[in-house]
Amino acid sequence: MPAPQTLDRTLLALADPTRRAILQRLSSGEARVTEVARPFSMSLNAVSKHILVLERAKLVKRRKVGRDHFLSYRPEPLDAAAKWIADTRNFWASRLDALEKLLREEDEHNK
Amino acid sequence: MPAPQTLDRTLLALADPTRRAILQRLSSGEARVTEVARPFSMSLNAVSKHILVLERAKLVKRRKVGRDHFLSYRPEPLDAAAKWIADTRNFWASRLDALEKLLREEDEHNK
DNA sequence: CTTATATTCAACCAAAAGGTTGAATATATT
DNA sequence: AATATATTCAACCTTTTGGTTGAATATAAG
Repeated sequence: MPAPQTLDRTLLALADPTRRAILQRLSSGEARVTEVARPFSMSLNAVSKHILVLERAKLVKRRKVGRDHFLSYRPEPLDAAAKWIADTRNFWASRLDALEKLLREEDEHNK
Repeated sequence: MPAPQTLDRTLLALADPTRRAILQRLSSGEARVTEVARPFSMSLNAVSKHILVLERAKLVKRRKVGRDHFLSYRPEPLDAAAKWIADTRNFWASRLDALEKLLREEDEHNK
């Protein structure tokens, strides 16, 4: 089971457009810090900090090769986030599904 | 099309455990501000502020009846969030799907 | 060995977040 | 009319966030 603050860290990491852009960049393949930073108009240091936030959320992993740090995308934490959203979004839908299932079973039973 | 900061507002609103709890409370039905605030150990004012954040993100709607403000849950913004996550999460999967589809079509054509 | 490149660390700053308390407003109740 | 309840507004405070610049560190290349 994930620590209780895991979902917090994940959603917080996603709640910033720069970090979402970084994640999407990395979702199509590994890249070094400088490469990741290039498209942004902010300083390298600022991007470095964003990467740290993504690492803390375990959405990004770092592999050091000499002076280069290769960053890669880790989708796992998104699952918990997606699950929370799905669970909350479909509250009534799932209640209705359950009711429907119950009625169907009843129906089956009375056939 | 939603404004560009919509996803930001949505994810930011979700990136707080108090606000997620409020949303889940409301996902099972309308409630007044005081009712929503009751379970929390913080002041009513603090909860009132959290509700404002949820309203700005259009995750909560307010209906005033006399001095009572009834709050209700609006799932729509979650769709965009879920979509972003799914799109990012399934980057490679969807690329493979697209490839598969292409091959299937080609196959169909050559039959 | 010297220099260039990749990256972080540290100090600083402004703005935003999340909380508090106290007062104001609006509506109900007696 | 007086009082109680539901809620926000306003001012304030502390911590976090997102950015800056300048120096430090580690590795690569001439």
